Formats: sequence, C-alpha cells, structure tokens
Amino acid sequence: MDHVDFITDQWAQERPDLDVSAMAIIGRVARLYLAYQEGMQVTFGRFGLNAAKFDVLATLRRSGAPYRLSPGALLSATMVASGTMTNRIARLEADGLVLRQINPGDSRSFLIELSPEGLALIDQVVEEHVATQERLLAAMSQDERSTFKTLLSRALVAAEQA
Amino acid sequence: MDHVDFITDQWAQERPDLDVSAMAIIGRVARLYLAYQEGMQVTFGRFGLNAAKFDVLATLRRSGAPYRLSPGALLSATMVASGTMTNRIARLEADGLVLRQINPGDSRSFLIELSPEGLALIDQVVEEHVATQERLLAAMSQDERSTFKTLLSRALVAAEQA
DNA sequence: TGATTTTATCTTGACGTCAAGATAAAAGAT
DNA sequence: ATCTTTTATCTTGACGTCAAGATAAAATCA
Repeated sequence: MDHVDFITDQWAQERPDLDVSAMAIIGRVARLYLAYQEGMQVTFGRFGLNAAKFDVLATLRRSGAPYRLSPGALLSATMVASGTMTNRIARLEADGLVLRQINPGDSRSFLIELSPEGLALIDQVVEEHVATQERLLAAMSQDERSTFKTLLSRALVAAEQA
Repeated sequence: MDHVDFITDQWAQERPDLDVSAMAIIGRVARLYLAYQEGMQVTFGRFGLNAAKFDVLATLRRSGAPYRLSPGALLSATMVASGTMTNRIARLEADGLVLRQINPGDSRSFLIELSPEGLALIDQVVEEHVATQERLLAAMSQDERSTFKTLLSRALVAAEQA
C-alpha cells in the first residue's frame, strides 16, 4: 500500500465508474522519476551543478573530442526551447565551464566548447553520477533490471504511438 | 536503437571505463515520464488547466465530500513547497474553482473547498484524464502491464532504500 | 544579382517552482 | 498566567523554463 495505491483507492471510492488501472502505472512512473531526480540532484549539487547544467556538459563530453557543438546541436540533443538553451549556455559561460567560439562555417551560429575546467569537471561528475544511478537500482536483481528495461522500452513505444 | 541507446553508446565510446547499465534504465524512466506528461497536458489544456491545477482539484475531489482540505493537507498530498501551494490556491481561487473558507478549529489555517464550478470541472476532466492514460498504455497487453506495475513498485522501493 | 524564404540564435515577458524568512496562532512548559 | 516552542500559512527574491517575436545570416529562387 504505497502512495499511488492510496490515490487509486480514493478514486475507486469516489468515482467507481472510472478505470484507474492505467493511473496505477503512470503514477508510479512519475513517482519513480521524481525519486531518481532527487537522488541525482544531490550529486550535481556537490559540484555546483544542477540537472540543466549537467545535461549540457554531458552532451558536449559524450560528443567526443573536441567537445564542441553548436547551440542548435545542443538544442536537438536536449529537448528544451531555444531560449532555454541560450540561458543555459550563458550561465555555463559565466561559470567558465564552456567557451563560445566563432563558427567559421556559419556566422549566424557559434560553437560551444568545454573549457579545460569544464572537461575536468564533467569527467569527474559523471563518475559519481553513474555510481549514484547504480545505487538507486542497487536493490534490484539483474533479472529484474533486464525485464524492467524491456518493459520500459515497450512502454515508450506504446506512449509514442498514442 | 532509441535515443537512450544512442546516449549510452556515446558514453561507452568515450568513457568505456564507466558502467552505464543503470543509465539505460533511469534514462528510459525519464523519457517515459516526459512522454506521459506531454500526453496528459493536452487534456488539461483543453479545460484551461495545467498539471499543477489539476493536481489540486483532483486531490480535493478524491478526498470526498465536502471536497474541502486545509492548505497543509493539500501540501502533504502533493509534495510541493508551501509557497507553491499558496500560489496554486491563489490561482484556482482567481479562476473561481475553489473557495477559501475560515477554519473554525484553527485560525492559523483555512479550508479550501471545490466550488460548484470546480467540482463540475474536475469531474469532467478526470474522465478524459483516465481515458488519456489508458490511451498512453493501449499498446501494452494486460500481462505486460501487470509485470510492469510490479517492477515499478520494486524500483520505487529500491530507490527509496538508496 | 537581387529579392524572398529559411535557418540559427537571442530577447522578452510571463509562469511555476523553491528556499528562506516573516507572521500569527496554537500547544506546551513552568 | 506567562513564556517558549511548535505549527500553519504567506511573502519575497531568485531561478529555470517556455512561447512568441526579433534579428541577422545563409540558402533558394527568379
């Protein structure tokens, strides 16, 4: 009897005409997402980052040397509005974690590159990050994780079809 | 090969020392959460609501007649900061969907009650809401849903233990 | 080439959220 | 009965986000 059960039970009581079986799943996905975010934010915070900044630094890092992408490329990798990316880049620039460079091929654009400090930082943070993620799943067996991953992929396809 | 695979593959390339198997799960939970939110927001928007307003109205509705709770009770039901709840109530009050009443037992507090309009609205929205949720899961079989729900519960316990 | 459309990024204004602190009443202690 | 602590809510200021529009360069077209 977790919190999601409590909510669906209340609905069953008040609106017995409604089928809340889908809510039992979607509600748990939401709770789980929040629990993961909470755990991961602690790691980010220890390095003066938040999820938004980590996201940009990590995208640059995993793009490979020279760790350099245009705002537009960052935009399509991270699913945020364009103004949001402008803002994120500005803050990372102010922190000295990325450098804005001229894009020789297109003067409407720029190239955003990890600074040496940014590269050193993200390389360190990502190690703790994957350790945090592992800890959040630690109580699940390999079998459970494997089945869970398969069903998450199925659920993603289902949601995108809808 | 979905977007999460793309990300974990990039990490495997750039940082082969890291174990990104947990990321493959947590990343999919995040994607799924966003996909569900997106789908559900459409329903809310059709009624002039957003997830925040729906949350409060739904909490009042499922609490049962007389659909009346204190800000503090709403607070503990919805996991937001107290100032956030103040703000949500103020907006719903401005929309005429809830009424603020004196709490006879405690003059530090109030009682927030669904207005007749608020009650009629939430009763209508929640019907579409559960239909939307059902649609988001429509492509999954009953067996898949059942296993998925079990694993989500397991994952929630695991994350809370961490 | 010159005009038009498209593309890439930034700016603006509004919104929702949070943390920290303020306010006021209730509960508890002496 | 008064003082202190706790509880309940609101206020303030900062942050991150978004949608819509502005700006400027590149690409396309005539």
